[in-house]
Amino acid sequence: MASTVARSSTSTLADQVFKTLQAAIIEGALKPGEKLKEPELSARYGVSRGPLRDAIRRLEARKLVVSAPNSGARVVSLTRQQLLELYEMREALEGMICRLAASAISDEELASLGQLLDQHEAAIEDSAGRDYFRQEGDLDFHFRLARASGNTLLADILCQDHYPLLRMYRYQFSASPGRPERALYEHRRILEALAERDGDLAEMLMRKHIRNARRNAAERTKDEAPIGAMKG
Amino acid sequence: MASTVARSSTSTLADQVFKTLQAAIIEGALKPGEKLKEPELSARYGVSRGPLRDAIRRLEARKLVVSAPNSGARVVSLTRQQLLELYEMREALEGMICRLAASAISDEELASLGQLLDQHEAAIEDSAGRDYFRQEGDLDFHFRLARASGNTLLADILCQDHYPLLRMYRYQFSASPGRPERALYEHRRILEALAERDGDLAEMLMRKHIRNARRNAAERTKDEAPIGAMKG
DNA sequence: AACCACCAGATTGTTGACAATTTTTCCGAT
DNA sequence: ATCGGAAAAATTGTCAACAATCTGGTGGTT
Repeated sequence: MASTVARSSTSTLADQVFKTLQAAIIEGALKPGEKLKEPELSARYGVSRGPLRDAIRRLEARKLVVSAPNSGARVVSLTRQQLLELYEMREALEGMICRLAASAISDEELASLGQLLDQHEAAIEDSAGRDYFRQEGDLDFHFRLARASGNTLLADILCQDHYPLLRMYRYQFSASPGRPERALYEHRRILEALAERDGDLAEMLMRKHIRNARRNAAERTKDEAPIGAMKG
Repeated sequence: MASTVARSSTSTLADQVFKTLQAAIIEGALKPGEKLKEPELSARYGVSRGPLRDAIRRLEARKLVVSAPNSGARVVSLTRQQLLELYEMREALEGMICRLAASAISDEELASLGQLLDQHEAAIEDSAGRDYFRQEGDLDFHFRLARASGNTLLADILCQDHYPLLRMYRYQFSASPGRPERALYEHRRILEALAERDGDLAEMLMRKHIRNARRNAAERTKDEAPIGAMKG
């Protein structure tokens, strides 16, 4: 352990610590509710507290960390309610992204997305324990749609500010049986609407897709109130 | 000048500098594209560079500042294109907020919002140079709707992360002739839909309202490419 | 005159020490 | 035994100095 981060000239130390910590949080090495102690972390990564605090502030911007004055930072721990709210936000933003993408997406990107879905289909039939790949692949589809919408502000908000949070919670739940197949089908329908340049339909289908995902998440978290580890 | 910030026990120095800088940016004391020089600012506010850098990172999270490694931070300067993208984002998020608010808002808050719109009507008839109040008042309506939606994540994203950016650009443009009256009318229609608990209609009306505001902004910025001051 | 290398000044990135606050521990009182 | 409070430890907030990087200008070369 103690993977001391070396300073590379193209990037800043704070930036590297940020990326390292973000990965640790998403992959669950740092658990929801866990306290981020500055002395411990700065020792672990071989960095002084300055860049470390900088990194923590950036994690806060991506909502992976919440911090209170004089009491430090903790890995975010969404309640069930907040997790469902996240889906409502996605429904709004990604619906709009689909509407815009219907006009803005290029024929090349449409074809490329079709290939991506073919890969997903193969991965699903292959199944076994490839669960991880399928989940990341699903996000890939949404990610690339955001980029194709032509609205860089929307794309940034989703891809940089909020998808990391979603990925973090995806790591904790494996897919429901039958959900990947269903999602793939819905993705294909969305892509069809985009190919027909039908913005109304594309938005409608994406919103329905995300409502389905939300319902799925609601089912899978029916009992537990706080999703991850307890805080404090 | 040199409004030295004193440390209060309830809040941190970085927090106070953040608030001061945010206000300075929104009100135009720091202009779009202007460089934030750490030595100068830390001297001006009587704070060392540590808390100052902290404050700058928080401004970055609210998209009021953009910074590149080794080259410092600048006040954000949206292009016309990016300003219009901001409206597309608002259309998505605030549409969803209206849909949710139709179910979640209380009768008391509905009545209170009605009074707010009465005040706006009075302010408009009063007119004269009260332009500033009307603009902030308009945001008040949207702000309170966000809180009333019951989705705290959506409300936070709008009120904390993105409204400051919008307020900054509002300071630069006074309202178009006739636009406040039109906006008030649209607000009343939205409130009616909420009172009828009609989520579909409320969303539709809000989206149309923001599309109108977007068109208005597009008209008023037809010539100039970068909105504020040039950068560098 | 235009272009490149180099040097000086300014600015950002990083560090370790110090101050203030919070949390924990331990002790005594009820 | 439990509760409250004071001392001690740990953690966060702040600072000033040092190192690395960028910026702008100077001078020399072709």
